[in-house]
Amino acid sequence: MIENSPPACRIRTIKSADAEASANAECTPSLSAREEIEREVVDVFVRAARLVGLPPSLGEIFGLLYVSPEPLTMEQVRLRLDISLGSASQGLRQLRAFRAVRVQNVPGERKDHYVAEPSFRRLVSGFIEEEIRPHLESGEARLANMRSLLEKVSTEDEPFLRRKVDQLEKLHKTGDKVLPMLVGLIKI
Amino acid sequence: MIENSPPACRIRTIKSADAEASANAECTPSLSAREEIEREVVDVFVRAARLVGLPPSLGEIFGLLYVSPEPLTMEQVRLRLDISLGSASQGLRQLRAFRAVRVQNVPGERKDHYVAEPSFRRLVSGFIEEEIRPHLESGEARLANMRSLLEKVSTEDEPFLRRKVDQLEKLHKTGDKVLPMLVGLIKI
DNA sequence: CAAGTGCTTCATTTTTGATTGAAAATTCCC
DNA sequence: GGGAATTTTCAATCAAAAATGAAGCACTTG
Repeated sequence: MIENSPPACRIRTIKSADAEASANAECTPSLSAREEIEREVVDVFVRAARLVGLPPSLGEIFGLLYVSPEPLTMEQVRLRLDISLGSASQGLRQLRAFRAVRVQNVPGERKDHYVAEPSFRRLVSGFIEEEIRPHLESGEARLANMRSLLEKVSTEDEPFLRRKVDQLEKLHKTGDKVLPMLVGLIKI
Repeated sequence: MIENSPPACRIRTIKSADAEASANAECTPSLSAREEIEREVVDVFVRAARLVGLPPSLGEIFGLLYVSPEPLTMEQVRLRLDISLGSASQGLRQLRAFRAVRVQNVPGERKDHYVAEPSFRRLVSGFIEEEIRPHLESGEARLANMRSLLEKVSTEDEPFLRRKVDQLEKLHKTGDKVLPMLVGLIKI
């Protein structure tokens, strides 16, 4: 069942269980309360994704899995969000890298089924490990480089620049210390 | 998503006093130690900007002001970074909104002169106020809406959805509590 | 081992969002 | 007020990022 539909209404009302035989396959005019909630929840994660500079599709996929009472296959995600195969595959892969999503085997089914990580704490810590930590690490090398450049700077400029580099180093150390604390503060 | 991109040579060696004698105006082949440090510092902020989903030009402008021993005019920023007037104007405006930058009057000069906020704590808190808080606030309305929709959901679906909405609400509250703490932990 | 199914990859297209620059607005000074 | 200097705005342009989907890979199974 391949369908190319115009935009506006991203999350689709589910196709499987309920027959929903109606002709209004496109963006059903009035959503059920459950569907509206689902849409709101997906929306929350889309916004959150944008806020931290992640592609919205990641938010969509995660949000959908988060409101799903049972594991979904890639195909189900794809149909439900009306995104391409490639997007679904890549999105799920990245979410897996963040530990935001994992494969859960459903007995007797061949396809992989995905579930959302239910603990926000682990979600955030996965994001930090994967997305922020590398920056802090490369920052270390960068700071070392600046320090070595400081040696070669004119004595006139040196004090000011040293102060700046010192501050950046303090900031870096603060980041190192604060991020794990932050994770510790999330109790969900 | 981990990338070590080349520095891209955005920041120009200073233009003001010295008459730019060399023919190779583009990306001078060998930078002085001071210039290299300046470039590294700007780079730090460009990366930071990208990390939090802000336009890189904001990072550039802030970084440049941060390594400048004296206030710079918009014109100086524009020339030094080789960006358009519009970018400089808009970038400075947004930075002002974050309290990342402020105007400092230089006696006897007509143009506005800008300096970077030297306290990272205030920088972060400005960013949170301006960029994150609004999301938390709209989140409140969103959650209220979900709660009211819960009333209309089938009794079969209700418990699961309620659990999810409850969790989202907890997350929201955590955010409210944690952000100010985070600011408190920054001592610079 | 051939065929079928599910998944990934990646060159291309599409979308989004930043940047530009000229025009309009504002400010300042005489 | 007139006019120059400075800044802001915004429609048009451009570049970066995301989405697409067909081709290819990897399993599994008959």
